[in-house]
Parts: sequence; structure tokens; C-alpha cells
Amino acid sequence: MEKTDAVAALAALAQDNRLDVFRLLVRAGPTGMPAGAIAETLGLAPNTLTFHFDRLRSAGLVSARRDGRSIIYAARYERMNALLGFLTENCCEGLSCTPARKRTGVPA
Amino acid sequence: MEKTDAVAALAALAQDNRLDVFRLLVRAGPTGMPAGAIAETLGLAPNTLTFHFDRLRSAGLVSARRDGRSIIYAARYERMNALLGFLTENCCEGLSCTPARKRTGVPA
DNA sequence: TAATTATTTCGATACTCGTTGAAATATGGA
DNA sequence: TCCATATTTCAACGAGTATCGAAATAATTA
Repeated sequence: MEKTDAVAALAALAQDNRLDVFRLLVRAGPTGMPAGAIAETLGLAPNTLTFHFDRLRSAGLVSARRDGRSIIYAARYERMNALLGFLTENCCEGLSCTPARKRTGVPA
Repeated sequence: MEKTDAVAALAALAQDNRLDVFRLLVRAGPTGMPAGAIAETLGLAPNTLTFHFDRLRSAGLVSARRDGRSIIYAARYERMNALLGFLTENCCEGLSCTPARKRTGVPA
């Protein structure tokens, strides 16, 4: 991942509502969630949400596909991991950065 | 780490010059670097740099101490790792998030 | 004390951001 | 076709951001 992409991804996540949206999508799994359900869950206006989706999408953090009248948004895990990779790559270059990254999940 | 802190840290890193500053400090090691040297290395005006230091510092990502006339800034690795922890914690909750986090560094 | 060096503070400016309300577009059903 | 549902587009607004130049502050040296 390039520095430009990292800045874009960081900026996309650096906002309350967007971080909520992304976390919700991450928990929703690969299937994703329709925009309306996200709006209702988080109590956000649909047009506001569109604005945030655009940010997340152009940062490559979420994908969108149409299903009937709904548009389903889903987290792009690879991108998230690329960001983490970039950050750790530039963090722990032979230094005592004490990773201590706890892994509670089930790696694929 | 709280969500508020995560947003603050992400916002602090989500800017070209600040990301440069932080990466430089991370590579400089625990000893840190004087503000002037950072300014020269990155080609930034000292007052602009002060602005960015403030952001990084109030996000808890760097520390500052005085040494003579210079002020030495240093990366706070724990904070960086807390952020990574927060992101992975909220990322891989039993999902196929394919971590693939390569570890090139030397963990403490 | 006066001059020098290192960094910060202040005021101003152009720009971007997040939100809102109203209107537009797309899809599916009667 | 007409209507309802789902989402996006558009224009506008207040608030915050990144940068600059000039002046102020802190620490060292002559």
C-alpha cells in the first residue's frame, strides 16, 4: 500500500460516523448490509450516509452492489489489512514497539 | 482504547505531513528527534511543524521534552499499538478478515 | 546585558468537511 | 402507467484544517 492510500484510508476512518459505519459493516460480515438498514441502525440521514459511503468507498474500505431497490455495502477486509500492514511495516523496523496485538478472531 | 481516542489518533495520522513526521519519529527510535532536525529533514516551516506536533501530541502519539534550546519529540509506541489493537479488535470478530500481518521487526 | 538560536504563538487566509433540506433518480409493485 | 420505496444529487451553511508571515518567548553564548 502506498502512503497516499494509507492517508486516504486513515482519513476515511477518522470520523465518528464513518468509523461506526465501517465497524458495523465489518461485523455484518462479507454479505454486507443495505444502506437503509445502516441508516436506521446508526440513526443517520440517508443523504448524510451517502456522503460517508463515498469517502469509505473511494478509500477502498467498502464495496457497493445493487440488490433490487437497495444498495448493499460491505467492508473490504483486504484493504483494512493492507492499512494495518502499512502501519506496522512502518512502525516496527527493528525497534522495540511491543506489538502485543491480541488475536481474538478466527483467521481465515 | 476508547472510540474517541481511536478517532483522534486516526485523524492525527490522516495527513501527509503528520504521517511523515510520525514515521520519521518511529524510525528515530525512543530517543526521538529535535524539532529543528525534523523540520529540516521534511522541509517544513517550524511554525507549521508546531501545529502538527500539537495534533500528534494531543492524540497521544508523540511526546515532547526539552533539551537545552531544542525540544525533542519522540513517538509513543504504546499508543500506536493501542490503535492497532483497537482496529483489529473491531475488525476480526470471528470473521474471515485474513490478517496476513507480516512481522519484519524485532518484538520486545 | 546584548546577541543568537530554537521553537512557539498569533492573525489571516484559502480550502475542506459534515450536515441539512429539497429535489432528482432508479427500482419494483398495483 | 401510476405510486411507493430506496438511495443519490445538489446547493448552502457553519465549523474546522493546513499553511504562511511576523512577532513573541525560552535558552545559550559572548
